[in-house]
Amino acid sequence: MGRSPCCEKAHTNKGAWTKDEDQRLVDYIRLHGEGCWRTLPKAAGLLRCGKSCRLRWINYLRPDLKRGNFTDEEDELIVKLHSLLGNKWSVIAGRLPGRTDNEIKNYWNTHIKRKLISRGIDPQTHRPLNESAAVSTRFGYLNHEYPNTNTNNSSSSSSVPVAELPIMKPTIINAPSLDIDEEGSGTTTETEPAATHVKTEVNLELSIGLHPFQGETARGSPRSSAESRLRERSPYQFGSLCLCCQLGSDNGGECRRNCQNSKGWLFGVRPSALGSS
DNA sequence: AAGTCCCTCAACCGCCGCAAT
DNA sequence: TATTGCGGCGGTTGAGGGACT
Repeated sequence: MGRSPCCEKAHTNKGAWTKDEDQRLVDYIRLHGEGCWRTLPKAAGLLRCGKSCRLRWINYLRPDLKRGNFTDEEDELIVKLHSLLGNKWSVIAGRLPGRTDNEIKNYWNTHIKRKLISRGIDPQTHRPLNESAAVSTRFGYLNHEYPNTNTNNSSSSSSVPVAELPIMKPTIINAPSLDIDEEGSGTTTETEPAATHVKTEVNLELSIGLHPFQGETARGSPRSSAESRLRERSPYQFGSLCLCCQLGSDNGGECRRNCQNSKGWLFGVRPSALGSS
């Protein structure tokens, strides 16, 4: 039993985003903040599915994205985190400020995997290739389900305390411009080399605190605390209502409900999540 | 120069968990 | 308690472009 589609497919664009679409999305979010993805496309004048807008924003247009090549430190951190978490890309991304889960996932599949294999390491088990083959055969481990990863599971959440995971700490973040590149090149601006936005330092000790803004939520992991919900929000998201709610035209109440469901509350946090009722 | 192969990565798809009703 | 609908996640696809023949 599949879900009903998240939007009417008949009247939505698909495929690569145009410069104009990017600009509309950026302009809209700049004015109204994130939230209410379902109604955002209509409010922003986009013929796109809400999910598509969300993805485009998260993975490409967000102003705090780092972009540029991965550094050796990031490489190392990704490998380490993957050995602990398996394919929990969103959690891994939460430890690398300015990187998205999609970006890390792609980078893993195209670069790191190959690098590990060339070093004789099984990218799934992080053990020597011959050894991991033997181990997985003997114990029936699948993928990253081996003793020191704690990612066995159907519960899909790692038992590694997230707060104890390594993190790459940003020391300087200059908010990059939201402006769309004049040239466009099919997409949008790559403002400046990443290093000018985020200077990072790696701490591979497993005792580092939480990154202030990026969440460590994984599918299935607890997301109930107000703190973790707050952490999930980027600073520019806070206090946002969708356009229709701000204008008081909420599609007959539907949007108001949706916004309250999701991001409409103060700081994007439901009162109940803050402990009030 | 043309054709083919290979790689990268943006975007899509389907599913899940959670909260509201 | 069951249903609904949303945001979010991980896996996968395919267009575009570079490398190679």
